[in-house]
Amino acid sequence: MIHKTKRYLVDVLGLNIDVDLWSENRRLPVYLQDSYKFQQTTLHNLPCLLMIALGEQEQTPAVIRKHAENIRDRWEGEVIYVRRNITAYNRHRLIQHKVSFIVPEKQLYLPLLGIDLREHFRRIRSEREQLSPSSQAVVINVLLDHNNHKYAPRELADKLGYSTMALTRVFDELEFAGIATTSRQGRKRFIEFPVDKRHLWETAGKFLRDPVKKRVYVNRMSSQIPNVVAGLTALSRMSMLSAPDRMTYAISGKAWKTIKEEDGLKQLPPIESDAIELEIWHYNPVTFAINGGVDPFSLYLSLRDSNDERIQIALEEMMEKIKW
DNA sequence: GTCTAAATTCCATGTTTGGT
DNA sequence: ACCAAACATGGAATTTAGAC
Repeated sequence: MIHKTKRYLVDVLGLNIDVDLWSENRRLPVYLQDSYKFQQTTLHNLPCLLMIALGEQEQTPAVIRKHAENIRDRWEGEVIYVRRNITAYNRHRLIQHKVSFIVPEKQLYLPLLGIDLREHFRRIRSEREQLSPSSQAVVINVLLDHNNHKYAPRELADKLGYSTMALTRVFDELEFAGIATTSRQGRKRFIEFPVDKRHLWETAGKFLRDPVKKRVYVNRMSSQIPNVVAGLTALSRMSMLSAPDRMTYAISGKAWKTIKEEDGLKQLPPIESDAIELEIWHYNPVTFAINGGVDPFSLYLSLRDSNDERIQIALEEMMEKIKW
């Protein structure tokens, strides 16, 4: 219901009306003509007139109510005030004044329609520009795999510890992003990546995310923490960068959850110099671990946003050594 | 047809996150 | 601090299409 309404509003408010027929035929006072754009519509079969605020400056609620009443005299139906943003204070006052209003994609207050949802619609997140963790895990797996570039869902599911339906979604996602192509043979489905891994790395690059979901600091090492170093500890092993004082390990979210419950590690503030840094990953770092460290691709992604020049140089150095 | 394996859809669940 | 949306993924049921 809420979703339906939301979609509806987005559709209605997304319309661009070139000629404002309603107000032209009404010879509205100039101050109304100048301040608003009017648009007719219906909501749940009730005629509505959207009174869309044009000015940057937000009017006071009392003024808005006057305007709305003025309009209501010339229109049989609901008059709805529309503004891109309304301050919290004015929103309260509008509700007190019983002025219907819409903040596109965020808020809706329509008492006369029996809708008193002061539902604040969350900003619609922009088009997904990052792959889901499972999709990224597949890409990393392919980048590290020198023997193959075409896979079936089942084998990837087994290898990476996901279900086959997770792989169904992964296939769709990677195809949609233009990173890979999928095909079918009978009921089997396959996904095929560029043979040139370098090319794959480049096309996938902008869709890949920092694998680190969260960083925590603990007082001691635990046998349950996988022996997979990450962060600067890992980078120092793969470049000329000197080793940092503090060890950094990577762990999957799932593993961290059980360790936290079972092993009673103490979490410390990041300042403690003898703390161990744990990176909690979106996918399982152990799957791709090489020689007790995380894979270079994930490592690169975890540090590429650093603005420390030495780190950037070390990353470059590491990438140059990769045998594609 | 019926059986079966693989994939997919629908729904459920635990977690994270953004906005008051 | 709280709440609901969004996210990530899995379980069960359902569909698909090859094999007999």
